[in-house]
Amino acid sequence: MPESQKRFYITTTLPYVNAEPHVGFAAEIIRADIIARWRRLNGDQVFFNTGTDEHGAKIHQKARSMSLEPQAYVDGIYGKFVDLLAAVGAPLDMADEGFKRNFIRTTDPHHVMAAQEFWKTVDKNGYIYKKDYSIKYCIGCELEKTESELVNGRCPLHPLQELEIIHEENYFFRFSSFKEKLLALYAAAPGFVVPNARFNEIKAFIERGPEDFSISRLASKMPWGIPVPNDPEQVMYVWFDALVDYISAIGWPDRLDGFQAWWVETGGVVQYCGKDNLRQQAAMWQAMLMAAGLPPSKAIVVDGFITGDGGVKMSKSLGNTIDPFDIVKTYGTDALRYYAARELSPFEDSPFTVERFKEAYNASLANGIGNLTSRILKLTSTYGISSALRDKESIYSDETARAYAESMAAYDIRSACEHVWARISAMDGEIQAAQPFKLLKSEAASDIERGKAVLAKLYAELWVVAVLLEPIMPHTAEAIQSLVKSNSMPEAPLFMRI
RNA sequence: CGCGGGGUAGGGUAACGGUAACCCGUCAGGCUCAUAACCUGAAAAUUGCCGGUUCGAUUCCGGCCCCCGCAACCA
Repeated sequence: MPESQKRFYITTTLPYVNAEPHVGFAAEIIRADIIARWRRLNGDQVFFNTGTDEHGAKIHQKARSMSLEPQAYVDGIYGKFVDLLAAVGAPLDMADEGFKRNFIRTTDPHHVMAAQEFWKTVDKNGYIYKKDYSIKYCIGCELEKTESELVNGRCPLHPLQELEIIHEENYFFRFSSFKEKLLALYAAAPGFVVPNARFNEIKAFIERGPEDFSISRLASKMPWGIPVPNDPEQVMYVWFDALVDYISAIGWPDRLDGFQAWWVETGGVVQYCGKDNLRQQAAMWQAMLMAAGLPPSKAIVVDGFITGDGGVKMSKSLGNTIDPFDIVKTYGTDALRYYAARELSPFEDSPFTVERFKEAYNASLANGIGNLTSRILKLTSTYGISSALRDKESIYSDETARAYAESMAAYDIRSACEHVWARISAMDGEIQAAQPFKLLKSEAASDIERGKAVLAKLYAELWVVAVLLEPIMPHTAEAIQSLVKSNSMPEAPLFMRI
């Protein structure tokens, strides 16, 4: 059922710009955009946020390896992420007044100011403290050693040498203070983390007892971060800065009307994130909000990774990566959106190969919706058959639409697609079973009437399908809707077989 | 014994205490409105391995094996 006019705020995780945008991020934008468009279709005002995470050690290293200043490096690459938005059908310049898109860079002056203000607020509330932090240093290597590099607590290259302990000071966040409050938040908000397995995981993690974590780095070692207020020797740890983007994007702390409208009144943001940063989004960030005296997010939707064939990790060295721009260039935006929506699991790891992509494209787009559109509209346009089309607002009285809406509400985009394609398949079956193409050529008036009735029904159903397709494949949905309205067959196939 | 998730026909996925479903592929029919598309049917799975609970387990419990993520390196 359409809900009454209200606001909806959704965001992706900001991708880290140490490499070109990859297909995993494309999938995440598409998912968030589908949910956003679905809410828009229901009449909500929508704010869609995404952007780029531009600070931290990896960026610093990457820039240095290219002999660039970090700022010059990020200035050079962030535009590719903006381009990706347009390529996957989530462009920044939407004509729709009720659908705002925002692209935030964590190097934007407003965001930098917001992160510092956030720090000061959390500090003022007593949740930040400075602590001695010990680092293991191998004299043989003349390098710092991380726990994961050590073997039996020793440097594998110099196992006879004792590791030296170096002390440095970092700021820490009192994460441990929020155990009970986080558990209370989880208990009070069923469905706060989707899917449920991830919710259980984070609950168990917090029950074991969260530990304070470091939120700054020595500027002398890693200067590429937002300066810690009143301490020129330290910069913020990149996560502390980046997470604040969800509120700085809507105006916190200086444009509080925006924050009020999109965060307080909506009940917070719906955040998409990968399974690798469940903790940051569902626990650390929530604790940070509490520490700043702000309300929590509305929901965290956790998705899986895109893998190569056989579930192996995608990597340049294996040569199994997929460039989202290439896919769009060759097959079109809607085809990529279709694959992300129906062929990828909304929550688990899923494979993406060109072969699979082509199979899915032919089966469901060319032979499925594309062919069905042609065969129905050929008959209705030739014989001048049509019927009343449902208002988009009342589309949810349709059975398929109701099931679809239920799936969307649970962020189960694939399941929503399944309902639509089950309908498409059923319609193909109806044509075969009733054979209206034969009835219309009959001598008997009753046959002709029956043929017309069947087609009038299919015509109306095609409209319903085209409306349900709007969030998933906006261009295709529009194309079919306009063909249905003018009752004309597509001049060229909607999806050419490949 | 760190924590969590996953392991289902050739490939990819779904379901979930009671005849294991879907897509691609394969094989055999049918139809001709449509993009050589569409429809029907068939073959194909002892649901990772071992044990337990149960009238009955893919589904619950225990152990083991393998894969993925996390475990304040980095994000």
